Amino acid sequence: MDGGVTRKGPVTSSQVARRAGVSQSAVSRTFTPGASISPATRAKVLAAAKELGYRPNAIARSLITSRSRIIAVVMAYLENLFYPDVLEELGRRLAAEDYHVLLFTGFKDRDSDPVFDQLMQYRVDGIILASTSLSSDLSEECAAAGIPVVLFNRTTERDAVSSVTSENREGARRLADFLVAGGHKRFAFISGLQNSSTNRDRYEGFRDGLKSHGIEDLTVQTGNFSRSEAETAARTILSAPERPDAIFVANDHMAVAVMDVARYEFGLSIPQDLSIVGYDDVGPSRWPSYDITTVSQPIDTMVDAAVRILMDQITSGLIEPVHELLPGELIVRSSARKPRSGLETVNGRTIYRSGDGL
Amino acid sequence: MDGGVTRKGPVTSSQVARRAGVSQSAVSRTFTPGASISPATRAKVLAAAKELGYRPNAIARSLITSRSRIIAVVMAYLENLFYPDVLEELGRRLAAEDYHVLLFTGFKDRDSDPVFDQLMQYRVDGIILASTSLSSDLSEECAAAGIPVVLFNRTTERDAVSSVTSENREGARRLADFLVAGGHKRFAFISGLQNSSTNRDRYEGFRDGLKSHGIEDLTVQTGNFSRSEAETAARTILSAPERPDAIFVANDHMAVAVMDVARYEFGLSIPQDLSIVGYDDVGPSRWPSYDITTVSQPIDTMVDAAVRILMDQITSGLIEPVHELLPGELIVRSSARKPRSGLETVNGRTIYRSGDGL
DNA sequence: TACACATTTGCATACGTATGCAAATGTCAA
DNA sequence: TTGACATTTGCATACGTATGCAAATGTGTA
Repeated sequence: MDGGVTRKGPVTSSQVARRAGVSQSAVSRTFTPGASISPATRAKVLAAAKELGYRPNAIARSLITSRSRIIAVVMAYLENLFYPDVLEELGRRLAAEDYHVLLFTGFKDRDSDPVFDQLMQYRVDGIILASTSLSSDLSEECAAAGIPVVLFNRTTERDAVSSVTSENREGARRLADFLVAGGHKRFAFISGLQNSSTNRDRYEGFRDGLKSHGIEDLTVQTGNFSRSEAETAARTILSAPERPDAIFVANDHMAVAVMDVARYEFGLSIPQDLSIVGYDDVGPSRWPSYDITTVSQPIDTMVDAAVRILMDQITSGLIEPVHELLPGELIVRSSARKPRSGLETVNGRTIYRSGDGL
Repeated sequence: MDGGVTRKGPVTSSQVARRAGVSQSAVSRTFTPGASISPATRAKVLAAAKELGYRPNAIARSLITSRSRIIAVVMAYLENLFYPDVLEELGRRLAAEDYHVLLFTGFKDRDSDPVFDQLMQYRVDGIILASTSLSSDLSEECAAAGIPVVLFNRTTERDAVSSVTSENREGARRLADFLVAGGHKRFAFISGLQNSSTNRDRYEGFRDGLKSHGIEDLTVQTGNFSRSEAETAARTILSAPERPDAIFVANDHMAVAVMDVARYEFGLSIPQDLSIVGYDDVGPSRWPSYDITTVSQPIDTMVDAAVRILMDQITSGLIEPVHELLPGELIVRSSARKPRSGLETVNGRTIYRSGDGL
């Protein structure tokens, strides 16, 4: 049934070579783009390869070229839909470059050391770190090992390693402008992880934005980017005697939870009794039940930048940290009272650009 | 600064050997569990390894052992939160077994052929197929290549390849019982992908369940497991002159969209005007805004089973298809009118078990 | 001390591919 | 037909590790 071929594991290039009556080198060259091979032998090899069902062994190839064509993607958790979205786009973009994704997920952020070990063992060609709270040692360690690293949606103080983020500070400042213009008086902020740069930027941008309108008071509670902690934070804030009339939640993932608490536990109407704004423009913020006013992060562009940075560093061999900072838009929906002016409609979306110079 | 060590790529076992004053074999044995090595030399090697920052090269090891310790996970899209949840759990379980995840995502289901090529090239030790509509050839092809394959949340007619699913037919039948017991009269079904076994089972279970109560009428529209198509389907169904009073949506991902359409486009109250039930018990179904009555899929148990099947087949070397069929629970929430009796509370959740024998 | 035996060690080789180098073949003009 | 040159081919080797085998060392008994 097998045509007499003794089935023992996958077919090797030598077997194909014998079948085609050429050398193993010829087979290798057939599958190496740009190698020196004549059309005639190439055809012979391809025929034999097809006949035997040959596929080059990527492992063996990696050993020789010291290029695995594998990119490690580290995402501690996928609960926030933002990350699956990123992951999917990463899969697409990297596949287009003929790279593959080795995914590290489902672990607590603190035990990242074993993760680092695995990364190194597989000799990945590059690393994308999209976990918010990874010990920043990890990134430095990788960089020190000479592997290109890109922090995704996160930066680090020491700029030894590249990063791709969106203009969180500017976006948050614009949200402050928007809320103030909408006539809000009492503000609260539900924060993400304290030690994440993203959270810090969003907080400071919002705080500074309010300040520039002469507003110093800002109630802050911690949500740690987690749904349940955000719920707790919301309960605390909404139980206070002087309840705020606007809450900025550090990301949409938490904002959804906060809206549910406000509506179903406190019986509040949004945005009549309370305005809520978020960040990311992730799936559920577009659903009619939430319809959240938020700042979008340009996932496609960000992924694009991250992949490009990696490819550049891999091919050039020199690792010079790049910091890409991409713009987002304030998308106006119905979870917050709107200002009378300043709204524009672009591509069917209503957006808000603060009166910068005003 | 480097202590005179010429930095040229990662450290090899030979370098460690020289440093420790032993043979390369000794180094290898130090890092091979169960190998014959004395505590003394082992210590010497470990010291030298630490000093040089040595990590075994998994690529080279794979070449020799013909075990990559990599499992390919194929998930065409991650829009439905069910899949990220599965992915995260898979990451956890496989890491515990010292395996890693090579993720294939972000591609249209039809062009799975290149995916297959990549799989083969990396000599993955096993494959988990969680894409609903992959050409079933793919699985067969992998199986033919002697690589253990597990279909996740999906089966195939020809049982050449293993699968892990939950009792979709039984769950859907129970939903029918539940809705009938709740006094509903006119039923609709919004289906997933026509050619997926999961969709077929849920449809047939629901249909048969209704039949056993003497109900033959069932309006069917196609949603293809996509949010936007589900919206369209919902519009069609809800615009009909004789609007149904109960809709079973083939998964929660679509059910959420259907609820939004019903409420915000048709102004219906749920469950007063219309009952909606779904399947999967995925994140948003637990959110207060939706609070969907649904059948849970036991993700942890399913992942567990899938990993166990792969590990068994990898270690034993013989690939005998296994079909694991795990039970779910009908979780009663507020998106559908409830029957007067038959509800139980277990671990704080209200569940419904149809009067089987009655 | 001498012996039998168990444990540890190093040598040599294999895994499947890529690639520098020299030999072989093809191409073209004189 | 010959020579100069470009293209193609095969040989041999290297990548970094694991492992069978034989040599070397350690352990215990008589």
